[in-house]
Amino acid sequence: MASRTAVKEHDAAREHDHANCRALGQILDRVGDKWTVMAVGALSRGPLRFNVIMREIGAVSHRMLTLTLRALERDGMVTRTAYATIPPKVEYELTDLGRSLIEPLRVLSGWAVENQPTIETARKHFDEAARHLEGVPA
Amino acid sequence: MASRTAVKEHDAAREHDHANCRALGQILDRVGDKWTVMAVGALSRGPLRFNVIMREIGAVSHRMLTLTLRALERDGMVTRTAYATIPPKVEYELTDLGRSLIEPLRVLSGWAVENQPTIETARKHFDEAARHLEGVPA
DNA sequence: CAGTATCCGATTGGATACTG
DNA sequence: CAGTATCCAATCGGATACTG
Repeated sequence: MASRTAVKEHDAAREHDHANCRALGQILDRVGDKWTVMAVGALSRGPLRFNVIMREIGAVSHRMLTLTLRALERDGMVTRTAYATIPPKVEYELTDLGRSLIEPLRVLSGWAVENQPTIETARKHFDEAARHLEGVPA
Repeated sequence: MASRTAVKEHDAAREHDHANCRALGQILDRVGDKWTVMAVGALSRGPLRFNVIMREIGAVSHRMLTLTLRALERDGMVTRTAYATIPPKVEYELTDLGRSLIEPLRVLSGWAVENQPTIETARKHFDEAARHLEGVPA
């Protein structure tokens, strides 16, 4: 019966991994969009106004930044404070939850920076090999 | 001139952060799609055949799994080994590079699991507040 | 079994113009 | 200045059918 128990434990481990993957998948759905990490990165150094974030990111459209910040606010990652001045002024700031995300992202970012050259090389090899399987060697 | 130097260092730090964000954004573009982390998760316990990965993930379509694995192979994250048997048999396995990605992902996954309840609550609050600003209180 | 091709609906995200 | 609404092209991804 020891083997049966081992199998069950193995299955349990797999279930657990699968659950982790789903949780990870869900946050990647949120954080893996085009602008979220840029916005979090900009806000990581302190509260900023809408247009400042926009300039820091550079290529983002007005509409997408609004949607990105709204989503972050909904998830409790940023606070939005509107001052009823003329012209209006709206400040965004990371919450504790938002700040707690920075470290995990930094880990991933470290991996990205460290391995980008390797990936670049792998892609070149792959693409070249693919080209040789088609037209070029003829 | 000390202040000028300080400003320059601050700018340099910002540039650096921005570069990190772009690197991070690029790998999230690759890893943040619908199926990549699931595939990496399945392969994290050893080499697997195409259909086994497919069953482990569950909801993925045949086409998307092919595309996902092809992209991972192109980036040097998995190897693909085809055996010319009948029926054919193709095994996928994480490379060292692919395995090195697991830890960063696990960190993020840990964050996700730990903070999902908080996020869930924040969303409820936000959605309820939004509903009260429209029709409901009338 | 694994891979490819085609089709098509759904989602994404930019451009633009308007509002308070 | 910040936010919203509309429009539209591009991309994504599932279903299906066919091939070696």
